[in-house]
Amino acid sequence: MLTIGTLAKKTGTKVQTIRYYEQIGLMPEPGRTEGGQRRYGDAELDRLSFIRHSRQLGFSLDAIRELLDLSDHPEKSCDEADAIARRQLRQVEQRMARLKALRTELKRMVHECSGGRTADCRVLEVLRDHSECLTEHDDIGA
Amino acid sequence: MLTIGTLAKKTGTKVQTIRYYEQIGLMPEPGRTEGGQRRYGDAELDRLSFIRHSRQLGFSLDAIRELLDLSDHPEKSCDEADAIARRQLRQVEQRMARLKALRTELKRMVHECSGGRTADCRVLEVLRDHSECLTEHDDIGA
DNA sequence: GCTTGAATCTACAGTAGCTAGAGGATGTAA
DNA sequence: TTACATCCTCTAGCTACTGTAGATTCAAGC
Repeated sequence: MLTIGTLAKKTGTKVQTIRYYEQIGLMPEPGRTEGGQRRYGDAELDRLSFIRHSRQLGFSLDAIRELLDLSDHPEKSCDEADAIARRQLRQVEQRMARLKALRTELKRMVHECSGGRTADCRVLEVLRDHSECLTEHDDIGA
Repeated sequence: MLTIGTLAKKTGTKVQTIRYYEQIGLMPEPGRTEGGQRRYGDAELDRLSFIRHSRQLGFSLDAIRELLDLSDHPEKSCDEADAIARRQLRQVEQRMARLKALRTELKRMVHECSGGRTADCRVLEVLRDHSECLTEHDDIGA
């Protein structure tokens, strides 16, 4: 039986985060000691590892909820899990493309900085001037 | 004189967002009509454009605050603005490297999916198994 | 001058995914 | 038994917005 702290260490999660996952129903309510402290078993360790690994791959908590549900029903078709993963892959690729454009513009800004007074600063000038900008108007999203 | 709605359209910002920027002190309190509606001039248009462009490049509101401050003092040295931009560039590069690793793993997951039952699903299996994972334990950050 | 309808106002709540702190109870080793 | 790390609940805070409710204002058309 693991305390919440041990579980936290084993999975690289903060204690608060585990309680948060319980609160939103992503982790089940565990057993308790007489004094009311949580005690976890291997099933919970596996589940939390799954969650954390998925988070590291950028899946949203909602997506993880779906994946966990699929994982709980081995007789279901694999298609859904595959679709979720593909969606995630598309998102990652979109973000990469976006970051690439940002990097280009940032590099341009930085390399052209003369090192003088801010009055002549290329960094600020580029930020002021939208016209030679590659990025679109909407969807700032991280 | 521009209404808040016109300013919003011109800069690709939501009206609420402009009011939010005012609330946190990023935009100045504008003049008002007798009835209490906000009216903006060109200075505000420029400032908001600067903010939005910076946001599109991924700068945090705090960083933008610094940049605006520098921009307001043309006699200051350019070094600081350059440092902020370089910091941002580093962040973008880190994120890209991270996304690249994620993409690799996601691709592996997706390509190996057999299309059968979830019991044999590679996607779920990979998420369950942390051992062959490239990503580190901490810093999930977007 | 009057009406209509779009735009604006304030204030507050909600989003994701946690994180931090207060103030008190519990568990365990010496 | 005592010390002290860890645990408990509850609440508030973070970033950067977004959405809603209900009331008011503005500008155009008649």
